[in-house]
Amino acid sequence: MSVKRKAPTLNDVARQAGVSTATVSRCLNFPDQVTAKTRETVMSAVRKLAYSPNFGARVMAVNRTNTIGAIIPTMENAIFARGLQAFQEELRRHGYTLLVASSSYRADIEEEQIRSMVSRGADGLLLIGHERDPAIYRFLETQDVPALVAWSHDCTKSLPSIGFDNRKSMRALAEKVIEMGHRRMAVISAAMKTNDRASLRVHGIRDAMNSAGLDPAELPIIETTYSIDAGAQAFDQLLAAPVPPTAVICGNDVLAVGAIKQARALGLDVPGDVSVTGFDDIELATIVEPALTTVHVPHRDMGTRSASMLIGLVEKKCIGEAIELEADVRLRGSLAPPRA
Amino acid sequence: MSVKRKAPTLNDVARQAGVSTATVSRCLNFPDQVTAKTRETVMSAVRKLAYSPNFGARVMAVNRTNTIGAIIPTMENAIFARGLQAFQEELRRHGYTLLVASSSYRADIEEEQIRSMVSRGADGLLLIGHERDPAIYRFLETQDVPALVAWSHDCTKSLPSIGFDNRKSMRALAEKVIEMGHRRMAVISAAMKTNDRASLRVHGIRDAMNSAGLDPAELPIIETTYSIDAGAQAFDQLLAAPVPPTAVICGNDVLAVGAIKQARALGLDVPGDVSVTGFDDIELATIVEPALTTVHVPHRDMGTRSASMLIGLVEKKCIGEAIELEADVRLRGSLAPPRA
DNA sequence: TTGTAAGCGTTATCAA
DNA sequence: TTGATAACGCTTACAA
Repeated sequence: MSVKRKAPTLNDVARQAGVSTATVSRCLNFPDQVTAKTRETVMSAVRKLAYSPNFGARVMAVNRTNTIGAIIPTMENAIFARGLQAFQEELRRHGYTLLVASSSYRADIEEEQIRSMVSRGADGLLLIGHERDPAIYRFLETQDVPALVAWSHDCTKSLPSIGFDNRKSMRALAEKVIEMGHRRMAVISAAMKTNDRASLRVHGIRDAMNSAGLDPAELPIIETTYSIDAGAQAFDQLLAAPVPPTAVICGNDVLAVGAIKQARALGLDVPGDVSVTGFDDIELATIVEPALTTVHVPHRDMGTRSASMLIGLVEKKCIGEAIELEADVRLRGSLAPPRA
Repeated sequence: MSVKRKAPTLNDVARQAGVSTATVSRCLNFPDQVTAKTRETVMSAVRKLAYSPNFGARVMAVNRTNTIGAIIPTMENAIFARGLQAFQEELRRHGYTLLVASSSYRADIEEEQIRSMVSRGADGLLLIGHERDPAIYRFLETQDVPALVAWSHDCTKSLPSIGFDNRKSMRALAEKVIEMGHRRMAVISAAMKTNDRASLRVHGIRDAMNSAGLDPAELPIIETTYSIDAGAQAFDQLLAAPVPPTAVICGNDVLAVGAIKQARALGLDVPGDVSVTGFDDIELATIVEPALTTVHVPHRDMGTRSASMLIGLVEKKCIGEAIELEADVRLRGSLAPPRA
């Protein structure tokens, strides 16, 4: 029987206060356009009725929500947490509210969520990575909702973005690995079809191999989901090869931690028996033993600057550009030269 | 200067398709109330214009959003991540969308976000912990927006809730610690004033001390923020005491990991020189060396059941009750008897 | 099956 | 300073 008791409206407040709805509205939005006396009457009516404005109605009237939507692939691990936190803080400073949705790395869910956010009147959108159906970009275009891509820098794409060059950074890391003397490497990556960060990182590894005279075709790659367990399982599989790798390069820290965990379970010493590297430099990286050699991503900086830029786009105060941040290699205990 | 190009409306679609807005609306919401032919015309117009319904307008018309809001204290660490993921999955299964906001453990921000979510038409709200200004509960009451409290069970509160008894669980853990022979314990907790989970957990420790004939007044407690660094710092401080504790009980796993990290830095052996315990049993707990003795919280179960119950409340298909889940102690390497 | 038109709760323009 | 009133874009009786 769903007896939805109606919440008080502007009208109720107006009646209660003996003024017009216009006055109440002004009182709420531009308090100084109203006499102190009326203001008091109105405010006490507001309190008495516990009035709360209807967002939908306001949006319809002003066509502006002061809301930014962010759609991230996952909340389950910390990959995006710190950056998002900084993003939110900066938005708040500018009077914007952040709404977050997570797509579980699924393109269909992400698309649904993009539409949902737009439909809900998000003034702008933060998206992760460039890879998605072009139709969705056209959609955003038509809806005139600016979107900013983060966590990835790619100057060939037209969308404004702020991130680092996944390929270049991973290449730098792979070069270190090779420099140390490793020749038999293997990779644990996220699915590369749908995740441009993942595929760019693998490309970076191949780049490094090429310029070191190694054959990228011989690089074993396991694609899996981003989870510690998945990383552990993949590691197990790689090490079971007839000629196991001396270094396992992981697509991110979560996978790398899984790899280290599994190494421990197999009684292997890291980095004595096998080196392991990650990507992201999340908190986990320095907690695990040995600490992870990884690529440090400027999470907070990226979050803060994404917020400023997106706000600029929303308020048409700046044009979208592709900004590249530096992501540098952090050498830690998990990487060492292979045993002679 | 801010030339906000208008997004296409139902009207535009109707005109494009040569039908009335009512028909378009029906076509979108009840496709089978419309001839196949009209449906096609309309749909192609929809596609052509890249039409996306205006959520605010729809909400105003039907007074229902199929949206659930969740306000969590933090996204920075994994405490709520897994539970929230399960929560979201269950909501999706029932056709609801989840919107998340994070309050950074600040009551004022949380209140702002509650109002914002309500204002945006959230059909129901998921909140963490019972402790907040009673006014906000009255507000939710007036607005007729059901709220469910999770991560905490307290049958003295009237609000529907689904969680575990923080006090009882922590008491069980503290009893284990005492059983092992520890007499000099210390606590690292989150701020207890504003966080009922934190204060209940400390109460649990005191309960255990009382029934073991120890004086709770002698228990050193450091209150700090939930972060690894904060945990490390607090640990440092505790161990600097003239008579340092043999066991440090932490309010959650994140603090405990910080403690272990700092122990390592101080050259102390865990659990040889000092035992450390956590609470939550997040992934981190089994990654750190030694693995954390902690209280296992049924994250996913809690998330899933919260979703069902909240949907039930929203659809007035069930009444709110306070459900208690079990959170049990997991003994791992970080806890051992004190040195003789 | 389709169209007409009222109403949802705001804001903003214009008069008073 | 205040009050009428017309939008805003959608759903849904009710009529055709």
